[in-house]
Amino acid sequence: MSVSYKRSICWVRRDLRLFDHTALAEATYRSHEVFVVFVFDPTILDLLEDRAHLRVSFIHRSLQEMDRKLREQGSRLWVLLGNPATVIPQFAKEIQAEAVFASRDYEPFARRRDLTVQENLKLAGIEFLDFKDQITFDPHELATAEGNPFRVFTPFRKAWEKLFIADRDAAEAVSDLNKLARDDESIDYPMPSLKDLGFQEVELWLEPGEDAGRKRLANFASKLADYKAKRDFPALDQTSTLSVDFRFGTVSIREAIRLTLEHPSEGADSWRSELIWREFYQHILFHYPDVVDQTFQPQYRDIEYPGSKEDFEAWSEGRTGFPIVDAAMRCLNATGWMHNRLRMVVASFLTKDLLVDYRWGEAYFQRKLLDFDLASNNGGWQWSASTGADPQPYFRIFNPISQSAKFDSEGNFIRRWVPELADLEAPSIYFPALAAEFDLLTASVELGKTYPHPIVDHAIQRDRAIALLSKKPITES
DNA sequence: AGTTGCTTAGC
DNA sequence: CTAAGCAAC
Repeated sequence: MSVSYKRSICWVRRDLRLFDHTALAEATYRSHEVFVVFVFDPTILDLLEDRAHLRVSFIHRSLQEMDRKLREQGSRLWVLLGNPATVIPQFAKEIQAEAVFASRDYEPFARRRDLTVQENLKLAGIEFLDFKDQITFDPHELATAEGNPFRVFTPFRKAWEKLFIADRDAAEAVSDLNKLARDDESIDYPMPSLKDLGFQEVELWLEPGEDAGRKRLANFASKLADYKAKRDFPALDQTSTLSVDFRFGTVSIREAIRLTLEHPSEGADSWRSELIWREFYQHILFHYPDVVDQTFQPQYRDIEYPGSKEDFEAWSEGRTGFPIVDAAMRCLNATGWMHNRLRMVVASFLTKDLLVDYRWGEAYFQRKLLDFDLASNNGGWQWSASTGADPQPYFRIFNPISQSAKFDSEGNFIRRWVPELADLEAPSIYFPALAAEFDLLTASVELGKTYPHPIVDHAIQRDRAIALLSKKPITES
């Protein structure tokens, strides 16, 4: 029988939902009264340059929904402003809470923050309990036969599946909503507006909040069977777009895993494998937090990337002269989202064609992506740069033109985001620089005027990339 | 989660 | 001459 607390706090962070929430379920079972609390941390907010920030808007609107749903239960959400290391213990003392419940976070910054919060709570005799919520297995639950962390994806996935079949570890966490604290005017912390926080409301291309997220999941169920066959074609819009919900916890990862079991198919297996990639990178980040600043593979740590600021800017603004790259970057800039196939294409282009340090691209995605997640973003970029855990081999370089032909054969995705090329037919639209003069003329494309000349020669840059990355001996202590 | 260039089979 | 197969990057 677990300890019972009179009052406790469920501190939500990147788990912005009420359904299937492990920490909330645990809190309501082990306490008589639970206060659901969120903290806006100015030290994080101040780092964000863009005051019309997608993720801040998403969080804020998701919190408003949580507050509304909690009020339907006679409770509310308490939103604090300040350094969690100070305001969580302060609030806990104010309401005389005996414990703080939270979902475990695996990012280095979050781990340090939670340790400090835990220490400060301890000084006041308050417990801090964190629970596995955002991944299926915690980093210590999966290890190689030698007891080391997995560094290669396929053995990781096999171990994950084996343990999953043994444990069926995706049960729904049910909360006892009767235990939610009554809305009490004497403990008033009004929800700050976006303006109070120094931000503007932003139009989001997808609806924030738990209800919208679970609707996305339900809609995706009908696409699951075809996922394997269709996922790679950006113009088809057949991916789940649930990365956003896993980032903010508006959908439970367990609910997603359960969906793949309820609708078994090759597509379901393929999508679950993508979810396991996500967990793989969470584990990598936990076990090797240095990947935040440096390459996972030690032989690439002192590489000097010759790429220029000018080329990086052309890439980021979508004017490289390679239509699939430009379409993808303009889509990112306009919506805060990019199809996974295109994330690989543009990352390969930046690191292998432009020979720019992958960290520049990683930082750019961090700024722009609505679904930005440190573990997945770093993992994806290091995969593309060939510097990561189980990376793309350095000699396996995407050709942006053949990627267009394979995955956007009609050119429809390009047409959607690079309207100045809309009248070009495939295959000319893959690479106008090599299109027949007549085709360009009839499509009113003037290279260097209406659409840029290619900023590099792929064949030459490919050789340079292989030369740059093959020099180093592959030795490890 | 690829691309390239060379070899060879088939017409 | 083209397509398919294969090794190397």
